[in-house]
Amino acid sequence: MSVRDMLESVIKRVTVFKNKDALYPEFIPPTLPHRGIHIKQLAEIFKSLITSPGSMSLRAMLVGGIGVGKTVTARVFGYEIKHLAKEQGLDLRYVHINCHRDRTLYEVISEVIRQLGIPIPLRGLSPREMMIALLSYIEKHNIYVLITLDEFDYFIHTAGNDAVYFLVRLYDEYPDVKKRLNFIFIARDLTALSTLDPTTESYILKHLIKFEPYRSKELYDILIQRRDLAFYENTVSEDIIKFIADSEGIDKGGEGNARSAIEVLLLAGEAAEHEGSHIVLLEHVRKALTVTHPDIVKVSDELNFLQLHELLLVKALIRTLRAKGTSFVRIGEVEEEYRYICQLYNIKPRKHTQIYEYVNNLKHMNIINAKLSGKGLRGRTTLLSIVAPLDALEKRVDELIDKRLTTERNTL
DNA sequence: AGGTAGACTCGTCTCAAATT
DNA sequence: AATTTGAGACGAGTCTACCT
Repeated sequence: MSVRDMLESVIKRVTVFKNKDALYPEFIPPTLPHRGIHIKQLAEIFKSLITSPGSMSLRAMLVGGIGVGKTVTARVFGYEIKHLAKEQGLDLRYVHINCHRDRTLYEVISEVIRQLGIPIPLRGLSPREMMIALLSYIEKHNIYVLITLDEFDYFIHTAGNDAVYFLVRLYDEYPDVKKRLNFIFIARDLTALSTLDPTTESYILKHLIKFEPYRSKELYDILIQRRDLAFYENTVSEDIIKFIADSEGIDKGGEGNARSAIEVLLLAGEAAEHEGSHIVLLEHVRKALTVTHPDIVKVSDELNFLQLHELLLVKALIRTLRAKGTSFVRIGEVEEEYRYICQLYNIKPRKHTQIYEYVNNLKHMNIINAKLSGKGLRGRTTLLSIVAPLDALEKRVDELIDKRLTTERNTL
């Protein structure tokens, strides 16, 4: 293949992406599925910012794990309230600071000033002096500011108690001045706060909003939204989205992390593109999952400890999954395939009860996923799936089956 | 450890009666 | 005539008790 050919093949390659940006972590979606209450709570806390601006300095604390929508909620809220204020003739600015990057008091304040575009020299002033300059500037120009301190834990750690105290109790010294700075703090958990002195802590915790990990149903809605934004129509089916949502949802054993769910969708799309496929297939998702969740690789280790019949069952599951091309297959189908495979190997198949035991075992070892059928299926059944890439897994399973069979013959 | 039988449970499916 | 509703059929795991 000539260089030219290679270039062409890359350029002309079919793409499934309409707008990849919608899958990057920085992307701010137009709406926030399942975060409505949090926005409402924020609105409740900050409403006097609009109704009686300057009467008090408002603060809220957002707490939750990774990828549960804290940052994006703050951003969207900031954007909206800024525009709402504007309609009221109020100059309210929103500033988002990532304390992971700016983790000292000096860095935070200068970043605030920079983002506001205020002409204050950033060098040669102490944080305190900068703050005073900032306050007098916004007083002069009648500006209000909502500052989000994202990853506040870092700030607490490196900047320490005094810095937090300074920020939080800023207005204590000047009770009569208009309160123009308002804060949203974002942290993963509240442990970092315990290093603060109790009064400062209670000051911050006045308004606490908790973010719970996403359930798979919620992730589904989020992923559908992103899919519609990022992919061409009919390139990613609902089944695919469901599969990702189920493997990441907190209620299905995942982490409830939307960020990684979206990343899986991105990587799956890239895998499809890489293979020149015009649609995203389950196999692409499985590949993506192994990249984002290296612990899946661990699964292949655990295979070593399985008994022969469990291996055969895994193989049966792999084959039915592949034959069906769906994310889940019914236990009955797998059992049938299992019996067929046993026949091939000339082994006596185990009966139903035992199969059921195996399935439970495999489930507990996290080698396969199992869930009870809900709506849409006649009767009650257990649906089985595998997260790991099928091809690689089957190869491994085959090896192990052969090994078991030979050792068994030798012992006989 | 593996198997059998049978009762149990749940949720969909079907179809017809009831309702609008 | 069209839609809604609900009882019972039915499918398919699940559980239990007991056997080999």
